[in-house]
Amino acid sequence: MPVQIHISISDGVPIYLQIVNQVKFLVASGRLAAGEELPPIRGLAEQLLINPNTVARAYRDLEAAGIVEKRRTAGTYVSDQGSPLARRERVKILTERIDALLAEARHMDVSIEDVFKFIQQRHAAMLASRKEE
Amino acid sequence: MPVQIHISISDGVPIYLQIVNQVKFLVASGRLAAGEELPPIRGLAEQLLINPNTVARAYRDLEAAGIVEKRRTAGTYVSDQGSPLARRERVKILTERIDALLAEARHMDVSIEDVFKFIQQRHAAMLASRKEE
DNA sequence: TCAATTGTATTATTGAACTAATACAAGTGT
DNA sequence: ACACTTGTATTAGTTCAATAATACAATTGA
Repeated sequence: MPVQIHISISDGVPIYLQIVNQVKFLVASGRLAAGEELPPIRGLAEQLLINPNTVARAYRDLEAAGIVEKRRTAGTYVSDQGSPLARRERVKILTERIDALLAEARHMDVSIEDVFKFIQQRHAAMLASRKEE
Repeated sequence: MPVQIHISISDGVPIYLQIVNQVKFLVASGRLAAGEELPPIRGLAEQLLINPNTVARAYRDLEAAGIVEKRRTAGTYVSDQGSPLARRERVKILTERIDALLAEARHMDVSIEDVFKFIQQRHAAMLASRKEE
């Protein structure tokens, strides 16, 4: 079964980002395993009724993030998530989000302990909402 | 002493956002107390060599965030930070950041425990770098 | 009173992000 | 070999956020 990707034009989120996010999710959830081939740029573009460049942009970002690897004329494949590039990229993204969170917390004079409490709450809420599906 | 606000054109961050962030910081750090008056829109615009509308945009956002209150023809004042609107807004922002962080962590298959460890690290780093100033 | 000062509203300009049209380059696989 | 499929590069058009120019409205306070 081919990979299922959908886009909605437009909920404000750029098409290329929708593709990036969905592929990330598919990989994270295991529905796309390491080594598996993604749809070719033209194929996916045709399916989504968009320009191939838009898919290319998404694939380029995914490669920069270490999610996939492109082989010049042979296609695009899910990369080994344990690879150094993937790990470095992921840590970088996570660190950025954490720094933003801490800066915001400091702004509003919220202690680090309270930040932890908030996170626990949201985490619990997230787990609960996932069970409903 | 008048409030000190600086902008740098352009490090990519929109001018109005630079103003918003700096006022937020000034308020959070206590250098701008509740009830204090901010510079009038025109005054700050002249000082920063920008258009008054840009300052107005910043003040509008600050009011929406519950940081300041505008009195139609009398100026703009730092609002009581304990006010419900301010608190609600701040919790909302914090929650958004936390949710983004947790979603990203789930993406990359990082456990909640590891997220906590990361935060501890960044928090320690942040404290250390502040001492140097 | 009424001039000065405050924030507000409307419209225009600019620049960057996003998408597309089109042509190119290079392995693949029979 | 060589047609086919893959990703790449260049250029252009379009949309939208950010900023500015300008005029308006309302309260203050000497």
